[in-house]
Amino acid sequence: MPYDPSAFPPFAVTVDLVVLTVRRHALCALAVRRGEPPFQGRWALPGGFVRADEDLAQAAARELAEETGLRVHDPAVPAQDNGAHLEQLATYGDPKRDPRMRVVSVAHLALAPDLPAPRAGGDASNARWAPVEELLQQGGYGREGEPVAPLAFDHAQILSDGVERARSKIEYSSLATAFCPSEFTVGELRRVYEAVWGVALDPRNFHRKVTGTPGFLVPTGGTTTRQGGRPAQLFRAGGATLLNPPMLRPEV
Amino acid sequence: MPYDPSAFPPFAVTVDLVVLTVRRHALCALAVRRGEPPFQGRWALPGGFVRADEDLAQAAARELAEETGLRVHDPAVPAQDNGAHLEQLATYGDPKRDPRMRVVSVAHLALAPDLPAPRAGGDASNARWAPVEELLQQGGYGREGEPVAPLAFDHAQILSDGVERARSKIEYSSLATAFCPSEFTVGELRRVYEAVWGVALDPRNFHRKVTGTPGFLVPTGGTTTRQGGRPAQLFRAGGATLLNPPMLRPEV
DNA sequence: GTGTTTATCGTCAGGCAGACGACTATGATC
DNA sequence: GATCATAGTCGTCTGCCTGACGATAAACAC
Repeated sequence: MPYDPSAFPPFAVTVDLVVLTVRRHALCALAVRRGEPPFQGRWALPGGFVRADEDLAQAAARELAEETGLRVHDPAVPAQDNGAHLEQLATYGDPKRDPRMRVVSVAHLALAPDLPAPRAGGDASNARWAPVEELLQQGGYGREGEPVAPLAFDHAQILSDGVERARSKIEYSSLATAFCPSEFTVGELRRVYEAVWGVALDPRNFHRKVTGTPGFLVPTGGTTTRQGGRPAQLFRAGGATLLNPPMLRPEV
Repeated sequence: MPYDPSAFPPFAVTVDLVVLTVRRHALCALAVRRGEPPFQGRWALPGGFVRADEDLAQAAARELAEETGLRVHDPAVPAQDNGAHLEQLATYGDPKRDPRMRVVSVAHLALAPDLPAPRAGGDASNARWAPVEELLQQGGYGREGEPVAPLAFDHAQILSDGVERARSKIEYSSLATAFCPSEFTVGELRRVYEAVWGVALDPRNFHRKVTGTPGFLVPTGGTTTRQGGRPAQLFRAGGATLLNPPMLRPEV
């Protein structure tokens, strides 16, 4: 297959972001409202074109910073505070996924602690955190009974894949701490698991599991009562990234 | 960000394939020799440009068929024989990964049973199955002491990622059966695990695990002595795709 | 037949998870 | 200040699964 610049069609390459966080006991994703066709007025995942001199991960980190102000947590700087976790998710390239032209989108997954408020180019009304179930119920009705339009493009599929990735990945890695502030309690971490998986976990067994896994949590020495009840020990994420044996997601 | 066709740079999009199989107790990958610059004469992963009207998965399946004659196993046809497993692996888009131009490669991972011989456009000398350790030892020496050049482009990274995906995925899925012919024995399946992980497994515990997992293996009723020794029961892959609890990869 | 090879069944101890009881230390309420 | 509600933490018990390994079975080679 000799090299011939005219032998391949040109593509536009974008990055789309599935930015997840846990707010009020629910797994939420960042959505932005589209200002122009196609799908004008509909909600979509944040994203944009990859620039000519940019790596894919760089482009994703740039989009994430533009939309949320978050910086990406650098694994080389373990003590860094409040950095988001960012990883490549999958690539979507159906020829008809964008009616304008051939666009290949490299989707990324970002996990962030609960944030004050989203900003989409400074316009807060065009960006919001929405529970993923709400974004994924295609053409249904929202919590206030208002009709809900499905996400633009194939973003429902991308979001669904991202949520599934997050759900499975917190089983065998310490990634759930990416949803927590830099210092957190065992109970707060448990509520993250409960929100992401949509299940209730036994607080005693959960406590035994996470405190008994070496390298998962390191106590900071402090305590807090911000959740009410007896003061809880504060922890920071330990260096371990893999959980072995994994945290088991309950059946059903 | 209004739509402006001149606002984004054009990319070439390719698919590259990590095709793995198990031959003579070793995990092997398909490599093709490059016939033109850059990296002329060096070994590389098979791949090619995505066509204008083609989905990414279609392009990967087409390349796989061109290089190996393999058809992709369709999950909708469970009884299909000898189909390869194909899944998207990751996307590589470093601006400098191809010196000619900006190329984004959507790598795919294919798992295939042992095949007669590769064919690269009909030229067998330009395609081969090579043990992955041999392909990954950058700039070392092969089994016969001949110098080994590293793979072209970033293909060593892609191959490494694909091997790691395969190694981890057979832990918690029934994907190892994709390396086996349509009917196989427990011992043959065990040798697949041993080759992919590079470890020795206890035959008795392995037998107990795989035969005790519902839906993993379905006995066909037949037996074979093709491995020597006592006749072994023949099995077919069952419908189950997820192994729970997973098959544990031994430490170290 | 004897030895070799591979397959298959059993046994036993240790580790881990689920279920759940008990106790502790706060703030809220009366 | 006593009581209650809330959350956190420590233990216990039982059952399941795994790793280690003994024992038997059924073929082939000589």
